[in-house]
Amino acid sequence: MKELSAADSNAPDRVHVRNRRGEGGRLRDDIVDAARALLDETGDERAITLRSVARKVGIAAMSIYPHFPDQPAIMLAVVQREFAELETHLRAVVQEAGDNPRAQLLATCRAYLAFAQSHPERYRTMFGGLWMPTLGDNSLTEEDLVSLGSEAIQVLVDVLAACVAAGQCAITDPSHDAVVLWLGLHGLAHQRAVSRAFPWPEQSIADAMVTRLTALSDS
Amino acid sequence: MKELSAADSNAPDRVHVRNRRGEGGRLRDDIVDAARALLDETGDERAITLRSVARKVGIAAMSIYPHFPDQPAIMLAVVQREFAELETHLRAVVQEAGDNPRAQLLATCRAYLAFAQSHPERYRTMFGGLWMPTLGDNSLTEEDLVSLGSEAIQVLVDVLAACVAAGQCAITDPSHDAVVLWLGLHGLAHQRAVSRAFPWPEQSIADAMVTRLTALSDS
DNA sequence: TGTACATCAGTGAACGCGCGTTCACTGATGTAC
DNA sequence: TGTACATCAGTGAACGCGCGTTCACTGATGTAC
Repeated sequence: MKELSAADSNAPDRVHVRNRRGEGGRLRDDIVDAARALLDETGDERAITLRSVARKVGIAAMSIYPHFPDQPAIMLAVVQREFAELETHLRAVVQEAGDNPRAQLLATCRAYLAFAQSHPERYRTMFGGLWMPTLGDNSLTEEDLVSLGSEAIQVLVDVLAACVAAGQCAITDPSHDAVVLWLGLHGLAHQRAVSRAFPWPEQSIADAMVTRLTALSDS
Repeated sequence: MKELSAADSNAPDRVHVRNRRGEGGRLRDDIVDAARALLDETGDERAITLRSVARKVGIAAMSIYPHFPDQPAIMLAVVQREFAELETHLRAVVQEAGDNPRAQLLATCRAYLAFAQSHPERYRTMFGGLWMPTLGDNSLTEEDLVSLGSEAIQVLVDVLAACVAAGQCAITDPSHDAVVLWLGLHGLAHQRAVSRAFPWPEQSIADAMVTRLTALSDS
């Protein structure tokens, strides 16, 4: 009779094949994959629980513990990976944009905004900060958080510095003004990621933001 | 024996005195007060549950239902009130700033940032959007959300238009550029509200943001 | 080459918790007569 | 003026759920001899 009752909420989404001896560490990556997939599907970081992740991977909830001490530790791993991918992506975009610093800067800003727009739930989680509670009742440390995203912002600093060196924008302190620029991009990216109900004069907003904050010349 | 056991998790924080006949509606305001107090204390909108709010008010959980259909409805009420207070505050700041549009604009921007900094958890909740889930498994409607905050932004539009009229900033379309300005302020305000771990060249960032985005003249 | 065994990778049932929500109710109070 | 009663404001116990976490475990596999 038991198997006739409605969907068992503990039933796994798939079956996990036990890793070979010495390769138990692979499960860690599977867990992070599953957590990110849950985020993409539900759009809600609260859907990422130890049990939901375990179901998604196809393992027992208990099997998470050898790899992560608690849920925020999983979230940290997801977010760290996402920031690393963002940086890699931005660096690639800079490469593809050719030798002109002006073109590199515009391409980087557009790629940043496009990243946020194509994965709003990831963007929200990376910068929303709700997954890091009071910092004490969980395994996260101050150090885990301070450096999050700093490499990704460094891309902007580098590109803006190149623009200044080429005399293409009227800015004197690239590392200061890269932060201002990033904050502007972030405001736009975040608002887009959070709301579908905002009255957007779409592309012109992004362009205005970039040219004003970089004091970019016309060509 | 029962009363010797550790803190009953259903024990109310205070006692609620029953409202007079015909004044049952007062409880609605008490519920919103309690929800906001919980947000301020815990810094986490997830701490606002039907039961936690009921405990805070000093009523039975059941007594919420005549006033709110579900938890997101309470959140909406909290956020709506907060936006109304923000607008009132900003309008007052404009009044106090005197007749000079330039001074009014700077004062408004500073007041906006100060609001976010003094109530980071409220700011995060107003703009974080995590309390509004998939919009269908709860009582919220599209209409509830679209207009949220538009009056507050209108303050910026008005002040910026006055600046343009006075020839104090090099901008042609105030209602377009007020959105750009707001997005920049929002990026800064939000990042401050989310993180205490960001390397801030503090005041100069805010000033740079405002002057660049408004193309404000020097005096 | 064969075999004992330590280790590794992961399990399964059970616990107590706070949650949203149900059901049937209580007791004070204003009003109609 | 007195009193019956409808209504209003709010209750209290109970339910099933998914959660994090505990405890004691299983069974395959590589390695030492």
